Amino acid sequence: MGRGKIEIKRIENSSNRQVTYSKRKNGILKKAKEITVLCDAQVSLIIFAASGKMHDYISPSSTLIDILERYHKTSGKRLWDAKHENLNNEIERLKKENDGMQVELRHLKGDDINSLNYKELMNLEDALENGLLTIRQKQRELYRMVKRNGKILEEENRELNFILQQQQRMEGGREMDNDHFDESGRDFNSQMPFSFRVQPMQPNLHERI
Amino acid sequence: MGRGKIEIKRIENSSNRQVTYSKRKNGILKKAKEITVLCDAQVSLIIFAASGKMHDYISPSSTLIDILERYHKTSGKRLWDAKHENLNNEIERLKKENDGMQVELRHLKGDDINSLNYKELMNLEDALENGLLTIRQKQRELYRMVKRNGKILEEENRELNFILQQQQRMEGGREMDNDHFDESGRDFNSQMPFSFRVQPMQPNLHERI
DNA sequence: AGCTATTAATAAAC
DNA sequence: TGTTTATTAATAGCT
Repeated sequence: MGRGKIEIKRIENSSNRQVTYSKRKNGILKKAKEITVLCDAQVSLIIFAASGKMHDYISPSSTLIDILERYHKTSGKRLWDAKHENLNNEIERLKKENDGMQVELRHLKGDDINSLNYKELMNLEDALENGLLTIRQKQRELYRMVKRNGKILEEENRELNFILQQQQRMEGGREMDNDHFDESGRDFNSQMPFSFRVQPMQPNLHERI
Repeated sequence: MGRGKIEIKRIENSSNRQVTYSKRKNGILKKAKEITVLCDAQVSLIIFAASGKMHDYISPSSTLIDILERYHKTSGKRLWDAKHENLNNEIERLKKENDGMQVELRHLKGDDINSLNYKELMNLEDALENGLLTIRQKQRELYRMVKRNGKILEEENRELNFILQQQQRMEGGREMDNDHFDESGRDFNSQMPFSFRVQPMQPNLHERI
């Protein structure tokens, strides 16, 4: 029904396909409305374009849920039962996983260990010792970082004091403009050994102390 | 599109209505199939006649459940009942609980502790030390039980040897019947101090060693 | 159920 | 995306 007959097979030309989709989608929606009115029918029509866009029509005398309920009763086909079962299975799985971890956690904290045999106790001990080792190592590492940070701050302080002294000395002698001040700062840096220069603080270190 | 134009309003003549329903229903189903093939669309079409008879078409590349799922996501409209939602909430809750415990477990085992601050590391250390203490205490307890069990077995052995010796001595003198043997056993028990009598072994102890 | 006059839908072109 | 138009497809009323 157009300028030419077309075969019912996928339209290869993408833009033609899109145009045809749009027209026919409107056509079907119209037909669905018409049969609803003309014949007291109840229609649920959901169309997804390949693009993902959705269009739907549900007869106004009803709701999609009602129609699906009737569909369920009439066809006997399971709709949400299957989904339902899946959800229940998922819950069971998660609960088991939960219980297992809970037991493991309690064991690691020394609770509920009466039922464990000697070998299991030894394994637990090993795990705990390992954890302790790693954590104490991390603590030492953090401590070193804190200490280093302290040193850096100390040096920074010393430098700032030095600059301040110089500035005060100069201000005592004559009025100073910004250019002179900046140069004196540069001079200071170039005179100091590298390790004494102001270093950027360890980023984010403050969050972890 | 027929011998005469018709208004789009309920067809009052019942048999006409039924005929029209049948014809248009076929028409819509055909259109649904066509748009599916022509345009890569996904269609779910469910039609109920006033009589209750149902007809449906679902694009073969999909299932009704899939389409409803997409409908749910796209439109945001709730299809699943409250129960369904409760299940989903339960799953979310369990997943969160799971994740939390998983993190805690990993921390206790010394994994993924880079993000922890000093206080958290100290707490972890305390927990691990506590666990270790409790577990080592339990190990000592078990060891003591094993040792005590050994002692009991030793004593049991001694008693049995004693009985055996008595029996052999009697057999060396004369033929003996069961009554005499039983009496001699009782005699032995009544002569021994209470703590030396055969005690039942620690129940289930063997399973825990 | 078929038939067919007629209307409705739509493919191609703009 | 919207309109137009030639053509095909759907179908209302009849048998």
